[in-house]
Amino acid sequence: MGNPLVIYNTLTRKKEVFNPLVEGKVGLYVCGPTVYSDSHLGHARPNITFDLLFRYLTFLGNKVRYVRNITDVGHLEDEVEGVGEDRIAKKARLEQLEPMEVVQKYMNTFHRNMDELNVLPPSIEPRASGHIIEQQEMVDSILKNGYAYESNGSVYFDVEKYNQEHKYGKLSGRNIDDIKTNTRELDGQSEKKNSFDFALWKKASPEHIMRWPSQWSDGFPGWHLECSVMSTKYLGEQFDIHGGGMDLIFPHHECEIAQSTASQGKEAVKYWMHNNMITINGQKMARSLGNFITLLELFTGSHEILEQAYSPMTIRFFILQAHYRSTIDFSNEALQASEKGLERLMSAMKTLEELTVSGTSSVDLKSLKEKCFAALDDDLNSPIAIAHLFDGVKMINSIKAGTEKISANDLEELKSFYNSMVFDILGLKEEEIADSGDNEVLSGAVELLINLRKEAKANKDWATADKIRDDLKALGIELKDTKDGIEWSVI
RNA sequence: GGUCUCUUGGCCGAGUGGCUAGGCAGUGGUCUGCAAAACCAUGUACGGCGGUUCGAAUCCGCCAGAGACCUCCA
Repeated sequence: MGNPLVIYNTLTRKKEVFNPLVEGKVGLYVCGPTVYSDSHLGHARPNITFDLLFRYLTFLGNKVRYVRNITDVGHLEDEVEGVGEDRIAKKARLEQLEPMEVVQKYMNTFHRNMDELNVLPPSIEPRASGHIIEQQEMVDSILKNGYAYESNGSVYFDVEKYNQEHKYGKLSGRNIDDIKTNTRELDGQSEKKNSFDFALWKKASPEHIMRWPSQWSDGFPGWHLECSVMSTKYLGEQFDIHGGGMDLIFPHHECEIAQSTASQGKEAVKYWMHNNMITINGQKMARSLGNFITLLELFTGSHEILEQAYSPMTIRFFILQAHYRSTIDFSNEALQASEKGLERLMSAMKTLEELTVSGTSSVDLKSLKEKCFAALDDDLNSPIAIAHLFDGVKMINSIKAGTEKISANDLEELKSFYNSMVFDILGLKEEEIADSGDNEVLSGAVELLINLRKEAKANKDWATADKIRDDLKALGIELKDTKDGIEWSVI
């Protein structure tokens, strides 16, 4: 600490010193999921990234209001054809459920998965369907300001008009002429003046079930609108940080900027932050590519490309071991490496509690702490921070081994530092290992064999001792001889 | 096609004009009846070709390869 926190602002494409609009208070908005199917590996990235940001800003003494929405209406698929079906409505039709049952079901799953990943709940989690009035108000004000037009019961944002006074495309770095020449003109889009105009309000077709009355038509809000509305409602006309996945930069966030500017005359967001994607075998995970892995599948190992189950903390650690603006490539090898690395770190956390103190210290705590905080201050460089934590692990183990010494004061400081860093900021936690003791018959039987093996060992009957160990292993039970006795675990 | 990004050792993944990233794997060692685990130590690198520079993996140019966005995606 001591250094200012610097974050990369997508808008300026530069690292900038982070100064909140109000000293000591931070407004943070992150695009949440559209709850129409199980949460997947891709959802883990932004939620963990911004959880880290939330935790670190809080650790630095800020009062953070973190708003993360739930999209439960208005997110269409296949919109290019002009006949897009609402994702939630479609799922409801396929599963024969009420749309709000679909929403509830997958929102519950999302919350459970986030909890498993130790992602803290946001301060406010607003839902698009609960803010229809406010969305209509914003459509109205954009219309009044002349940046939108009504067409056949729907309202569209007039991108060309907006672009004359403000620059449309400043976030994604594209200009409207490029978009013009590169967007397909399609039949059936005659409602719009230009193909790149986007819907603020859509008139519902007769079979569309999720609909609300409005002055324009019975319909529903456009997808981009909810974030503009809910962010400013809870964080104010201007707020500090807006986050999300890089794939949302265009068009979603670009449209948000246009909407805010068109309705209130000024931009809402000071810093835009975007996390990069997770790839699988070098390719983006996408439904269309068939390489989708849900979080549940990861945690249970039930997907054909998974060699084993990976715990939520392994996933979290894996994601934190890469910088949030880099892509990370998923593979069994990489996850297994993270799993082992995490074990090493966590076992050092235990060692920390068993250290004995000396009169003096031979270790340099100050430098370790400074390096870790400097890494986080530099655009949340968690991989560097973790690298330094591993240097600290070496230090902790050396103290245990007696080759380094630590004073009582320093030990307290070291413990407090590791607790803050590992548990509070990185958000890692001890995982409960599947308790073999659940099954009393099994543990009784294993204890019996262990005692037989102890006798064999005492008699130096190595053949019998090894046979018990090997046969148990073949059954999936591993024995380890330690100083304190024999430990066993189910593999 | 347009816009942009990336290419680091066996794998993952930081960094960046001169100073060991780190993890996993490998190798050597300590411990152990043997193993396993744990701990300690340790080698290999910056896509190719030019250029700038005292010095480039790091800056510039070209070439090759990969990816992202432009359409739903986190």
